[in-house]
Amino acid sequence: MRYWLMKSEPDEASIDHLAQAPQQTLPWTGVRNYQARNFMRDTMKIGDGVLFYHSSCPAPGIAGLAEVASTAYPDPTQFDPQSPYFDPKATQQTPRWQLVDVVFKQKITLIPLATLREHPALAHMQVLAKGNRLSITPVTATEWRFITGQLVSPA
DNA sequence: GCCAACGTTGGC
DNA sequence: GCCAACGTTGGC
Repeated sequence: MRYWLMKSEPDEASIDHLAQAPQQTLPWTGVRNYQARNFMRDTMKIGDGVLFYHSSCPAPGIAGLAEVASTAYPDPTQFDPQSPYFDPKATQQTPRWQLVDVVFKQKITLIPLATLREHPALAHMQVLAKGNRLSITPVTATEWRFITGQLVSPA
């Protein structure tokens, strides 16, 4: 059982979109970074905890809780010429990009990025590291317990 | 819109 | 394999 922080631009896929999706589940499309892909492909397991983070928006921060809901499978958008995530170098036989499904657990009162930075217990969170741009980062069990125990309140 | 930081590409 | 140039991320 591991824990993750997954960034999403709320314009594209917010915690509300996830809550309203069929089965409250969405495929995590569009990851085009090898490190993030490898986390999904090699390390994620069904049931892993997910901090759902809103990025590139007026109020960045953790907006909800979710769970990994599938093992990895090829991201269909890589094959779709109409998709912004189309990858001409990917083929059905040799896909490049993988994704997992994510299922909604809970919407919470936004924990702003600035609040995360305030807490010494979270000083080493990978997502807070200077220059971090990874859209999927591991969260330690200690960080998870601190956040869900001390910072989470229902929306 | 700015810009720091990072990942990827491609020439050599 | 090196590394400069370029594109992207993401907070502010």
